[in-house]
Formats: sequence, C-alpha cells, structure tokens
Amino acid sequence: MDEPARLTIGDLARATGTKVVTIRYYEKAGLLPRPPRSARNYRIYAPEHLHRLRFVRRCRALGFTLDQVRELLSLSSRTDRECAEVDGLAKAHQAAVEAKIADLERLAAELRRISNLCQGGRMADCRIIEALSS
Amino acid sequence: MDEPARLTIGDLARATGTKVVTIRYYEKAGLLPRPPRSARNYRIYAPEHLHRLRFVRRCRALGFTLDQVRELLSLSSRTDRECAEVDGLAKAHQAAVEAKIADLERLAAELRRISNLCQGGRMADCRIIEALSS
DNA sequence: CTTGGACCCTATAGCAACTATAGGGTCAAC
DNA sequence: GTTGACCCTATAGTTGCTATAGGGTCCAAG
Repeated sequence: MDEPARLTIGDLARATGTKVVTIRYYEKAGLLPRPPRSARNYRIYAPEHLHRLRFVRRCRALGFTLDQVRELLSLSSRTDRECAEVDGLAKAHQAAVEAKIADLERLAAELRRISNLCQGGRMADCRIIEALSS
Repeated sequence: MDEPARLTIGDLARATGTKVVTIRYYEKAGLLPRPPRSARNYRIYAPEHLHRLRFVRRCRALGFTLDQVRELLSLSSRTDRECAEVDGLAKAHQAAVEAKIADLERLAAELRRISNLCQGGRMADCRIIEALSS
C-alpha cells in the first residue's frame, strides 16, 4: 500500500495561504486537532488536516467568527443530524452581513456628502471639519 | 463675568452617549487633552472638551480609526493650512468604505447561494458543509 | 451622625483574531 | 562547516474598547 502523504506545517501554510503561526493558533484555539509529531517534534499532517484547514479558511473568508466555525465543524461531524442547524447558522450570518452592508451604505452616503463640501480653502473655513463637529 | 460651566466626566458621558471609561481611554490615547483636576482629583471639563469629544465620536461613528481621528484633529487645529489634506482623508476613507461594501456584497451573494442549497436532509448529505469545504 | 447610593479615581486584565518577536533546535546543500 | 530555510515554544503586541478590583468622595435621608 501507498505511504500516506506527510505534510509539514509549512506545506499546509503554502497550500492554503495561511501563515504558519496562524495554523498553530488554530490548533490552540481548538479548530484543528493536534497532529502527531515526528521524532524531532515537528507536526506531521495528513490530507484530512489540509481539508479541514481549507474548510476553516473558507468559513473565515466568508466572515464567520472562529466560534461559528467551531460550531460548523462540530455540526458537520454529526452526520446523522438534521442539517437545519447549519442552514440556520448560514442564514443568520447572511442576515448579519446584509445588515452590515446597510450600515456601511448609510456611512458611505454621509462621507460622500461631507467630501463634497470641500471647496479648497483654508482650514479655518473647512466645511468638512465643521460637518464632523456637528 | 459668568463662571464658565464646569463639567464632570459623567456629564460628558451623558451628553455624548460615551461611557466614562471610554472617555478616560481617549485621554490616554491622546485624543482628548488632560483636563484640570479638582482638589479631590476629579477631572473638570469645559465646553471645549465637550465639543472635541463630540467631534471624536462623530468621526468614530463614521468609521474613522483613532489614528485617523488624531490626524483630523491635528489638521483641524492648523487653521492656516489648506484643507485639501482633510478632504484627502475623507475621500480615502470613503473609498475604503465603498471597497468594504463591495467585499461584503460578494460575501452576501455567496452566502445566499450557499443557504439555498439546503434541502432539509441529514448532515451526511449537507450541501452547505460541502460548499464550505470546496 | 451615619448610612446608602451615585459618583469619582487608578490600574490591570480581558475580548477577537491574529501577528511579531525572542530564543532556540534541525537539516540539506554547497 | 556554515549558510539559509525550515521547525519549535512562549510571550507580548495590535485595535478600541469593556470589565473588574479596590479604593475615595459626596450628598441627602433617616
């Protein structure tokens, strides 16, 4: 039989665009299992670890918090349960993101308004500063 | 002549919707000047302090970082200078906010797509988890 | 006069999610 | 045999606060 691929932490880092320290941080935070160690105490990873790290990174890229990722990971491992919980998490997060967008839209509009006040004079008459003071 | 109004830190907090600890934090961070103290070592504020705190809070509400607020404050005090710098800061921040919105829009679209995959089965066949793993 | 509650003070630790740094060991190539 | 790219642990720093501990002050009601 084939030897299973043995990956170093640097391999995982390169394969996922994650910093080495961040991977170790995920391990401490309980998002990645502690891998076996070589005789010299180096971490030895298998393809499952890579897969799991990819999952974590993808969730993070989608804006889930580490807590939510932990939740998703634990749900995904209970293969006999309803997937409604996962769907709930995803939908709740989607709603949160949409709320955040609405927030930033208001903010951008205000910034546009303020930026347009500048007429290129001296600070003493700066309309922007004035607007920020109101 | 009238006595100038003497405000406690609690007064400032109430007047601006800021927590007392946050005001002290701003002082340490150099955003507010150290006010004079009473005989019992209580901070004594004047209306200018209130004005300045409002400025800081408004900038923060608009999403400027404390560093940017410091910058805006220092620019606003040099009343003889061109206000182009302030305008530059405002426009740069506006651009950053708009970029963030675009980012979140992409994210929300992805989350909508993923959420729609759920068909209410068991975790083992969960399309969401699958999508997160890709 | 004392007691209760609302205020004020400082200093330190905690939060998220990393990143940076110090101080060390390992290993392969030249 | 030494350079440079790796690996390890542990701790401190980042941002913008918030929370907590442990104390002092002040005023009004009982």
